[in-house]
Amino acid sequence: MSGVLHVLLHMAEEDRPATSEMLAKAMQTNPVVIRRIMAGLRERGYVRSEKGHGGGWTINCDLSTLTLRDVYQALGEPSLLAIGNRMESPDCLVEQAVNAALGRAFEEAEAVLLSRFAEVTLAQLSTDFHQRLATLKQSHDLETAHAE
Amino acid sequence: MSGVLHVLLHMAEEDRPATSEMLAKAMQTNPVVIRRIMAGLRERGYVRSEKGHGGGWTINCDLSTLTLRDVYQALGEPSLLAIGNRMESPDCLVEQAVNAALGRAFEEAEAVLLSRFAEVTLAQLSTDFHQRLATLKQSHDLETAHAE
DNA sequence: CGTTACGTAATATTTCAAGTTACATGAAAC
DNA sequence: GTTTCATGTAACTTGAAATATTACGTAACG
Repeated sequence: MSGVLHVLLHMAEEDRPATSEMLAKAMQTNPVVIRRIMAGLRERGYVRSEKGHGGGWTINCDLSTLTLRDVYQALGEPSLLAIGNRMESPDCLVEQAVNAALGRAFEEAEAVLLSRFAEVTLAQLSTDFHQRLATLKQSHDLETAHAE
Repeated sequence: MSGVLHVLLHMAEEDRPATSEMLAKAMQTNPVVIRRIMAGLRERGYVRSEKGHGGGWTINCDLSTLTLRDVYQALGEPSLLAIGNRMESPDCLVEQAVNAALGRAFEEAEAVLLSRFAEVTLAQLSTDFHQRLATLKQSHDLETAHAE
């Protein structure tokens, strides 16, 4: 999630398509990993990919309408919580009681997280980034931003 | 978490100490795993362990004062969320903006989860269990009463 | 066509939690 | 006392899931 948002915002700063290789280098991972992650975003039309010379990835939507929740869903809605119930429908009545109590807490926490995600657009993040940039009066590009 | 609560409630139902082996069998795991998990609870005085013949684990506190949050803390406060920020303090301003937004959402969700945990005592879970037991007995009796 | 770049299946690697073994300590039974 | 039962822990092994890599296919551009 964190990594995808990072990639998307960097793409938004580039005026030319960013190749999987460039993005992978910036994220310290493999180009194939980038392509896998981006596949879900492409299906929903949030980004576009071009093959061949001058090809690569570009943003294909209005960042002010793209929320963190949209991105989360495009990633296949991976589980948000690190802990959960041991079993889904246990016969043991003790475990049923435990599941009921924990389950309520889990659902509430997930709901909070998703609703916060829905409140934040990529455009807001971009604005935040540009404010940080102005404050530090730094220049910016994909390569130097991730120099060692 | 789920497993520990399960174990504690079963212990509360036993009038004699429960051995790690018994508990491990019930949880389909290894006795050593039980001991490891219980170590944190023992340190805080929630349970007590006795060696030798007739030894094992017993509850050592008032379940009406023991909350899910207490148990969670006794387990070493493992991370609650499955996702997080890629880096703690990134140089990249884009990543800083992403971290700030996601971080707020994460903290809120964790706070919700912890506050729900703090609201539920083990005694409440035990009551819930006994209610389920009573309900089931009743329907069992009804069934057999109308059988044949 | 040759080069560049994405698409994706298949495979390999890494990582981390969970399980296991081994042995030490202490308490009760005999 | 010594035998048996049980916990206490360190060290090691296993296994499953996430991640990374390889390999090969397709498409675009010059």
